[in-house]
Amino acid sequence: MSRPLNLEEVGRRAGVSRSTVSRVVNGGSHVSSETKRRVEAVIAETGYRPHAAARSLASNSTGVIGLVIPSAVATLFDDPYFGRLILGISSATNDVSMTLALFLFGDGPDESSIISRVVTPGLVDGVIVTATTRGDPLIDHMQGTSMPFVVVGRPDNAGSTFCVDVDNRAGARTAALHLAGLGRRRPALIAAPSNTTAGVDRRNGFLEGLAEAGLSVESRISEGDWSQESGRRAMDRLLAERPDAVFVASDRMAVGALRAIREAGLDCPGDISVVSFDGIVPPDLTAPRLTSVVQPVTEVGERAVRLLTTVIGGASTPEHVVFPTELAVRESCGATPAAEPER
Amino acid sequence: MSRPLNLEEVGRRAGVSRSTVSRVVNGGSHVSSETKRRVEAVIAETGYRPHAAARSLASNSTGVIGLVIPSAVATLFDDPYFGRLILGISSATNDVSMTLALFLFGDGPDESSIISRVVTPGLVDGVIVTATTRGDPLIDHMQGTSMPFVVVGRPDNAGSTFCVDVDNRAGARTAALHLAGLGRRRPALIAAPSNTTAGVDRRNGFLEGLAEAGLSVESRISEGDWSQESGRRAMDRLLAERPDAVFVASDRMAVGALRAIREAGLDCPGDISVVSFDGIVPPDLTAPRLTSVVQPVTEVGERAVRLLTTVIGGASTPEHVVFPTELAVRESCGATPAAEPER
DNA sequence: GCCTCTCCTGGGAGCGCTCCCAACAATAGA
DNA sequence: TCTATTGTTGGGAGCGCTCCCAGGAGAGGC
Repeated sequence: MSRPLNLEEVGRRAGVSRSTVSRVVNGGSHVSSETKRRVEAVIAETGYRPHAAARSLASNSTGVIGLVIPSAVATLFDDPYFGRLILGISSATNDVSMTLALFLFGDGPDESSIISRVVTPGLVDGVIVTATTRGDPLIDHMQGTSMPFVVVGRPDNAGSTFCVDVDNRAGARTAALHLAGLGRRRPALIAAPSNTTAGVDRRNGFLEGLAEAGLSVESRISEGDWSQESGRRAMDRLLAERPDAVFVASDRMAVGALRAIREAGLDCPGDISVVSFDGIVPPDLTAPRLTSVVQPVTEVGERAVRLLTTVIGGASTPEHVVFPTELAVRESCGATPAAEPER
Repeated sequence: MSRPLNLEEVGRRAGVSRSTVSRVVNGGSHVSSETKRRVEAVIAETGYRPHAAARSLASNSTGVIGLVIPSAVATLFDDPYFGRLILGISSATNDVSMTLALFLFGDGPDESSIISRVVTPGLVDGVIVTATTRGDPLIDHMQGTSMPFVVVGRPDNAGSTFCVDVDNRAGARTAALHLAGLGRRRPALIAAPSNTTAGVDRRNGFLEGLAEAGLSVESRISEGDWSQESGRRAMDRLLAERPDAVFVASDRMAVGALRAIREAGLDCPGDISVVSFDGIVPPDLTAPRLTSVVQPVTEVGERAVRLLTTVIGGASTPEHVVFPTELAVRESCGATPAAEPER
């Protein structure tokens, strides 16, 4: 009974050949129903499962997709963003019975070894790359290989890649118009790092929206690094400029900004109206609750998987999927939520 | 030039056989330095990488370990716990040049399909299972297979499994003694779900510590579900009992509890001293900053990988690794941090 | 009764690797 | 000079699967 449990063995027990068992396992077409029944009985009884590596080798397809999250990982996981993204991706891979392989790397020597591991033939069928910084060498590297991949976010040279992003620019513009609509006249901006495309898009969108409303940030602008602490410091600096509103390019930085406002003895939204971006920090975590531009992170992840499967399937003309954002009006901006059917 | 790039082809170009190239790729012993040099040159020039599936099939080892996180995933990712755990695991798999496969499942029909996918032969070499609930059927299922696995957390039937856990009981006991040492006499408990071993251990440890100090919770006990909102409701209920201290079995619930205290017009730590468990919420997120029993989540993850590699290597006598916790004294308990060299 | 067409089934070849054994050359020892 | 030993190399076998082709059985048309 120590015979290995493979197709041949299952076939032997069911009185058929390896090939017939294989056909049953793969959907059962071109097999008589009687034979199929018998083979399935043996499979159920023995608990046979096809050997993944053998299957990958023979079919040249692994059923695994990789998710690459580069650099600065330690800080990234304090941000719920990646958790949500992984959730969406995982849910989509489950739907199509694929497995998710996670490639996280901090900076350092392991970076290059992981990059090359990602493109190892026979390991994954395709890769989802999260592009956080501009000019990320990872994207260039991927383009130099034949590994199918899609980018979550907007790389600089987006033209030639498949990518899934949210409309950061439009979302930020909406935030500007919302603040202007509330009668605020001295808006400030706590921007996200300008070496990320998301940071640039949010900044530009906000400035664009202000311009449309006849407003400007003038010198009321400061840049954070996504962290809560950086938001707090940025707000501290801005307070000297006496702003009556601030758009913070991420929820986490906004939490820090709220703290700075409170510690300066000012009131939000009374003295300063706050709108943030992400919609990812649980609203009840802050007081007042944050009004923010919500991006559909989980959907982005799901969509990235679906897009990747088409690339694996042979799609070759780059496709850019852009999700809209939605403004969730709560207390921090000073508007009465119910009175605001914003878009 | 459309010849497939495999061992044979690399060998052909370097004027040696498939076997010799294989030896070079795998460390280069029993190969003359001259030959080795030539082969390495060809590898560098062609960018050859061995085919993972073929290697797995031939060597019966995939270089992949699976991480299984069962049920209720959606809520879990709002908790930094799993992010940290993944970080530790990922860092350890990188160190040993292995790949991490993530199996997340919500409840529902996909649950059983994923469970069986995890034990597919030739997919992963071993699995790390996070045991959140007592009597988790997943553990039993894994024991019925020959797949090597280790559990993060303490399953009910821990005796027969390899596991890595933190000393929840001792940590909670420390919290009790700390509160007692501050002179609090009406301690309350916001417990974690009693269908989890961590919840049970933290509850028992806290009660044990109180007993040692001659105190008791009497009816000042309420159970949450790990969520912030449940912590808030639990605290609300407990306020009627006029406690002067509360131990909250998780950081997230503690954030909710602080909110309830504030909303009731009471002061923490003035009226109520708060100590929580996890040490995972960034201290600056709350005011006052939380005193909490810190568990070394990342280290647990790293250790789980190392333990799993020994199981894959053939270790057979169950090993239980238990990490100590450490009390981080901040403002919410009312002690002066510097004055407290707690253990 | 013969040929064709369809349906089902079996087995060869091959995916790219590892493992093992045999062969060979060069060197040392007797 | 012959044998033993070591270091290096090549190739067969096999991992478990998929893909493809060929062959047999049965049904139907002439």
